[in-house]
Amino acid sequence: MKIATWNVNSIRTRQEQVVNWLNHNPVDVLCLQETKVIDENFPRSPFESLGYNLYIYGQKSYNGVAIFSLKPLEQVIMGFAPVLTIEQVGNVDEQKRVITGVVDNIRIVNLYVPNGSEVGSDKYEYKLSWLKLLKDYLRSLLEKPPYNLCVCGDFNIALEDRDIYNPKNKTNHIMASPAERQALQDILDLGLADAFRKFISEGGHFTWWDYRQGGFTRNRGWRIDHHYLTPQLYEQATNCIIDISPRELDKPSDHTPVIVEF
DNA sequence: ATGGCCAACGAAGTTGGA
Repeated sequence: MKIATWNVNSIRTRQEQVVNWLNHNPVDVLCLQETKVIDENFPRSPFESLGYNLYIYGQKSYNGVAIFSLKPLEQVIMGFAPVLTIEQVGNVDEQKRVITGVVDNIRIVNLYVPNGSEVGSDKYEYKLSWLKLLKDYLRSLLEKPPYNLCVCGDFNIALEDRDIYNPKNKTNHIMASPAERQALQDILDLGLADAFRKFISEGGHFTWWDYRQGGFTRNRGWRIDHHYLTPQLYEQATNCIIDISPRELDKPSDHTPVIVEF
Protein backbone atom coordinates (compact mmCIF):
# COMPACT_ATOMS: atom_id res chain seq x y z
CA MET A 1 0.00 0.00 0.00
CA LYS A 2 1.23 3.47 -0.92
CA ILE A 3 0.13 6.74 0.67
CA ALA A 4 1.33 9.99 -0.92
CA THR A 5 1.15 13.59 0.20
CA TRP A 6 1.46 16.62 -2.09
CA ASN A 7 0.86 20.30 -1.60
CA VAL A 8 -0.25 21.17 -5.14
CA ASN A 9 -0.71 24.94 -4.69
CA SER A 10 -4.09 25.01 -6.50
CA ILE A 11 -5.66 21.81 -7.80
CA ARG A 12 -7.16 23.63 -10.78
CA THR A 13 -3.78 24.97 -11.91
CA ARG A 14 -2.06 21.64 -11.24
CA GLN A 15 -4.84 19.33 -12.46
CA GLU A 16 -3.01 17.99 -15.51
CA GLN A 17 0.22 17.44 -13.58
CA VAL A 18 -1.58 15.51 -10.86
CA VAL A 19 -3.39 13.32 -13.39
CA ASN A 20 -0.11 12.59 -15.19
CA TRP A 21 1.61 11.84 -11.92
CA LEU A 22 -1.13 9.43 -10.82
CA ASN A 23 -0.95 7.67 -14.19
CA HIS A 24 2.73 6.97 -13.51
CA ASN A 25 2.32 6.57 -9.75
CA PRO A 26 -1.03 4.88 -9.08
CA VAL A 27 -0.81 5.24 -5.30
CA ASP A 28 -3.61 3.85 -3.16
CA VAL A 29 -4.11 7.16 -1.40
CA LEU A 30 -3.14 10.71 -2.33
CA CYS A 31 -3.44 13.47 0.25
CA LEU A 32 -3.55 16.98 -1.22
CA GLN A 33 -3.08 20.38 0.39
CA GLU A 34 -3.70 23.93 -0.80
CA THR A 35 -6.39 22.91 -3.24
CA LYS A 36 -7.61 26.55 -3.13
CA VAL A 37 -11.13 25.91 -4.40
CA ILE A 38 -14.63 25.55 -3.02
CA ASP A 39 -15.98 22.02 -3.17
CA GLU A 40 -18.52 22.65 -5.94
CA ASN A 41 -15.75 23.85 -8.27
CA PHE A 42 -13.30 21.03 -7.52
CA PRO A 43 -12.29 19.21 -10.74
CA ARG A 44 -13.58 15.79 -9.68
CA SER A 45 -14.02 13.90 -12.92
CA PRO A 46 -10.37 13.67 -14.07
CA PHE A 47 -9.55 11.84 -10.85
CA GLU A 48 -12.73 9.80 -10.57
CA SER A 49 -11.98 8.60 -14.11
CA LEU A 50 -8.74 7.14 -12.72
CA GLY A 51 -10.76 5.14 -10.21
CA TYR A 52 -10.35 7.35 -7.16
CA ASN A 53 -12.94 8.13 -4.53
CA LEU A 54 -12.68 11.83 -3.64
CA TYR A 55 -13.07 13.39 -0.21
CA ILE A 56 -12.67 17.15 -0.42
CA TYR A 57 -12.78 19.94 2.15
CA GLY A 58 -12.09 23.27 0.53
CA GLN A 59 -12.72 26.98 0.71
CA LYS A 60 -12.43 29.98 -1.56
CA SER A 61 -8.90 31.06 -2.55
CA TYR A 62 -6.98 29.66 0.39
CA ASN A 63 -6.08 26.40 2.09
CA GLY A 64 -8.21 23.35 1.26
CA VAL A 65 -7.38 19.66 1.69
CA ALA A 66 -8.50 16.51 -0.10
CA ILE A 67 -7.96 12.76 0.00
CA PHE A 68 -8.13 10.58 -3.11
CA SER A 69 -8.44 6.85 -2.38
CA LEU A 70 -8.82 3.87 -4.68
CA LYS A 71 -10.83 2.11 -1.98
CA PRO A 72 -13.68 4.01 -0.33
CA LEU A 73 -12.75 5.60 3.00
CA GLU A 74 -14.64 4.97 6.20
CA GLN A 75 -15.11 7.30 9.16
CA VAL A 76 -14.37 10.45 7.15
CA ILE A 77 -14.14 13.53 9.35
CA MET A 78 -13.59 17.09 8.16
CA GLY A 79 -12.20 19.74 10.50
CA PHE A 80 -11.42 19.59 14.21
CA ALA A 81 -14.92 20.16 15.51
CA PRO A 82 -16.37 16.65 15.19
CA VAL A 83 -13.50 15.31 17.32
CA LEU A 84 -13.04 18.12 19.85
CA THR A 85 -15.43 20.39 21.71
CA ILE A 86 -16.89 23.61 20.31
CA GLU A 87 -15.13 25.44 23.13
CA GLN A 88 -11.78 24.06 22.05
CA VAL A 89 -12.23 24.64 18.34
CA GLY A 90 -13.84 28.09 18.29
CA ASN A 91 -13.64 29.47 14.75
CA VAL A 92 -10.51 27.51 13.76
CA ASP A 93 -12.43 25.31 11.30
CA GLU A 94 -13.15 28.36 9.15
CA GLN A 95 -9.78 27.53 7.57
CA LYS A 96 -10.04 24.15 5.87
CA ARG A 97 -6.87 22.36 6.90
CA VAL A 98 -7.81 18.93 8.29
CA ILE A 99 -9.46 15.86 6.81
CA THR A 100 -9.23 12.23 7.88
CA GLY A 101 -10.56 8.83 6.89
CA VAL A 102 -9.90 5.13 7.43
CA VAL A 103 -8.85 2.49 4.90
CA ASP A 104 -7.27 -0.94 5.43
CA ASN A 105 -7.26 -0.45 9.20
CA ILE A 106 -5.23 2.75 8.88
CA ARG A 107 -6.52 6.16 9.87
CA ILE A 108 -5.05 8.68 7.46
CA VAL A 109 -4.92 12.26 8.73
CA ASN A 110 -4.23 14.85 6.05
CA LEU A 111 -3.01 18.23 7.30
CA TYR A 112 -2.18 21.66 5.99
CA VAL A 113 -0.49 23.33 8.94
CA PRO A 114 -0.63 27.15 8.93
CA ASN A 115 2.37 28.91 7.46
CA GLY A 116 2.87 31.42 10.27
CA SER A 117 4.15 34.34 8.17
CA GLU A 118 6.92 35.72 10.42
CA VAL A 119 8.14 34.68 13.86
CA GLY A 120 6.28 36.73 16.45
CA SER A 121 3.43 37.76 14.13
CA ASP A 122 -0.25 37.13 14.83
CA LYS A 123 -0.18 34.37 12.21
CA TYR A 124 2.77 32.81 13.99
CA GLU A 125 0.81 32.73 17.25
CA TYR A 126 -2.11 31.25 15.33
CA LYS A 127 0.18 28.52 14.00
CA LEU A 128 1.36 27.62 17.50
CA SER A 129 -2.17 27.56 18.91
CA TRP A 130 -3.33 25.50 15.92
CA LEU A 131 -0.61 22.95 16.66
CA LYS A 132 -1.79 22.71 20.27
CA LEU A 133 -5.29 22.02 19.00
CA LEU A 134 -3.89 19.42 16.61
CA LYS A 135 -2.27 17.63 19.52
CA ASP A 136 -5.61 17.39 21.35
CA TYR A 137 -7.27 16.21 18.13
CA LEU A 138 -4.68 13.49 17.52
CA ARG A 139 -4.74 12.38 21.15
CA SER A 140 -8.47 11.86 20.81
CA LEU A 141 -8.14 9.93 17.55
CA LEU A 142 -5.43 7.72 19.06
CA GLU A 143 -7.93 6.55 21.69
CA LYS A 144 -10.27 5.12 19.06
CA PRO A 145 -9.97 2.25 16.57
CA PRO A 146 -8.20 1.65 14.27
CA TYR A 147 -5.31 3.02 16.43
CA ASN A 148 -2.94 2.91 13.45
CA LEU A 149 -2.36 6.50 12.31
CA CYS A 150 -0.61 7.93 9.29
CA VAL A 151 -0.50 11.67 9.92
CA CYS A 152 0.74 13.32 6.77
CA GLY A 153 0.74 16.58 4.89
CA ASP A 154 2.39 19.97 4.71
CA PHE A 155 3.58 20.73 8.24
CA ASN A 156 5.41 23.95 7.36
CA ILE A 157 8.05 22.90 9.89
CA ALA A 158 11.53 21.49 9.35
CA LEU A 159 12.04 19.58 12.57
CA GLU A 160 15.82 19.33 12.42
CA ASP A 161 18.73 21.21 10.90
CA ARG A 162 19.40 18.36 8.48
CA ASP A 163 16.01 19.15 6.93
CA ILE A 164 17.20 22.56 5.66
CA TYR A 165 19.67 23.34 2.87
CA ASN A 166 21.41 25.89 5.08
CA PRO A 167 20.35 25.71 8.71
CA LYS A 168 22.54 28.59 9.88
CA ASN A 169 20.78 31.55 11.47
CA LYS A 170 17.34 29.97 11.22
CA THR A 171 16.33 30.19 14.91
CA ASN A 172 14.23 33.25 14.13
CA HIS A 173 13.04 31.91 10.77
CA ILE A 174 9.55 30.64 10.12
CA MET A 175 9.42 26.80 9.83
CA ALA A 176 12.54 26.38 11.99
CA SER A 177 12.02 28.46 15.13
CA PRO A 178 12.44 26.63 18.45
CA ALA A 179 8.79 27.12 19.45
CA GLU A 180 7.52 25.60 16.19
CA ARG A 181 9.86 22.66 16.45
CA GLN A 182 8.88 22.10 20.07
CA ALA A 183 5.18 22.26 19.19
CA LEU A 184 5.70 19.57 16.56
CA GLN A 185 7.87 17.49 18.87
CA ASP A 186 5.13 17.65 21.53
CA ILE A 187 2.77 16.12 18.96
CA LEU A 188 5.25 13.39 17.99
CA ASP A 189 5.61 12.58 21.68
CA LEU A 190 2.07 11.22 21.53
CA GLY A 191 3.74 8.26 19.81
CA LEU A 192 4.43 9.13 16.18
CA ALA A 193 7.61 8.64 14.17
CA ASP A 194 8.93 10.09 10.92
CA ALA A 195 8.63 7.52 8.12
CA PHE A 196 11.28 9.19 5.97
CA ARG A 197 13.92 9.03 8.68
CA LYS A 198 13.45 5.29 9.06
CA PHE A 199 15.23 4.93 5.72
CA ILE A 200 17.40 8.01 5.13
CA SER A 201 19.52 9.74 7.73
CA GLU A 202 21.54 12.27 5.79
CA GLY A 203 20.50 15.80 4.95
CA GLY A 204 20.01 17.22 1.49
CA HIS A 205 16.55 15.72 0.94
CA PHE A 206 13.83 18.33 0.54
CA THR A 207 10.13 18.59 -0.33
CA TRP A 208 9.75 22.36 -0.86
CA TRP A 209 11.81 24.95 -2.73
CA ASP A 210 10.99 28.65 -2.87
CA TYR A 211 9.83 29.85 -6.28
CA ARG A 212 12.07 32.87 -5.90
CA GLN A 213 15.80 33.24 -6.49
CA GLY A 214 16.15 29.91 -8.27
CA GLY A 215 15.44 27.95 -5.14
CA PHE A 216 15.03 24.62 -6.91
CA THR A 217 17.87 24.85 -9.43
CA ARG A 218 20.20 25.80 -6.58
CA ASN A 219 18.64 23.08 -4.38
CA ARG A 220 17.87 25.55 -1.66
CA GLY A 221 15.14 23.39 -0.18
CA TRP A 222 13.41 22.42 3.01
CA ARG A 223 11.86 19.13 4.13
CA ILE A 224 8.51 20.23 5.51
CA ASP A 225 6.11 17.58 4.12
CA HIS A 226 6.00 14.50 6.30
CA HIS A 227 4.41 11.15 7.16
CA TYR A 228 4.27 10.48 10.90
CA LEU A 229 3.32 6.93 11.90
CA THR A 230 2.21 5.07 15.00
CA PRO A 231 4.66 2.32 16.09
CA GLN A 232 3.07 -0.68 14.41
CA LEU A 233 2.77 1.17 11.10
CA TYR A 234 6.30 2.47 11.44
CA GLU A 235 7.52 -1.10 11.73
CA GLN A 236 5.51 -2.07 8.66
CA ALA A 237 6.85 0.75 6.48
CA THR A 238 9.07 -0.60 3.72
CA ASN A 239 9.99 2.63 1.95
CA CYS A 240 9.53 6.37 1.95
CA ILE A 241 10.67 8.45 -0.99
CA ILE A 242 10.52 12.03 -2.24
CA ASP A 243 9.71 12.28 -5.94
CA ILE A 244 11.30 15.51 -7.15
CA SER A 245 10.30 15.00 -10.79
CA PRO A 246 7.08 17.10 -10.60
CA ARG A 247 9.12 20.01 -9.25
CA GLU A 248 11.19 19.94 -12.46
CA LEU A 249 8.19 20.58 -14.72
CA ASP A 250 7.10 23.93 -16.13
CA LYS A 251 4.61 25.70 -13.87
CA PRO A 252 5.19 23.36 -10.90
CA SER A 253 3.88 23.50 -7.39
CA ASP A 254 6.58 24.71 -5.04
CA HIS A 255 6.18 21.36 -3.19
CA THR A 256 6.80 17.87 -4.52
CA PRO A 257 5.16 14.54 -3.55
CA VAL A 258 6.33 12.22 -0.78
CA ILE A 259 5.25 8.56 -0.80
CA VAL A 260 5.29 6.03 2.03
CA GLU A 261 4.92 2.32 1.29
CA PHE A 262 3.75 -0.53 3.51
C1' DA B 1 24.72 45.04 -12.80
C1' DT B 2 19.97 45.21 -13.43
C1' DG B 3 15.75 42.73 -11.03
C1' DG B 4 14.92 38.56 -10.56
C1' DC B 5 7.98 33.83 -7.93
C1' DC B 6 3.23 32.24 -8.07
C1' DA B 7 -2.02 31.80 -7.39
C1' DA B 8 -6.74 33.75 -6.45
C1' DC B 9 -9.62 37.38 -7.19
C1' DG B 10 -11.16 40.18 -10.58
C1' DA B 11 -10.04 43.39 -13.86
C1' DA B 12 -5.35 46.66 -11.11
C1' DG B 13 -3.24 45.69 -7.41
C1' DT B 14 -3.60 43.27 -3.06
C1' DT B 15 -3.16 39.21 -0.11
C1' DG B 16 -1.06 34.99 1.15
C1' DG B 17 2.31 31.72 0.71
C1' DA B 18 7.07 29.91 3.21
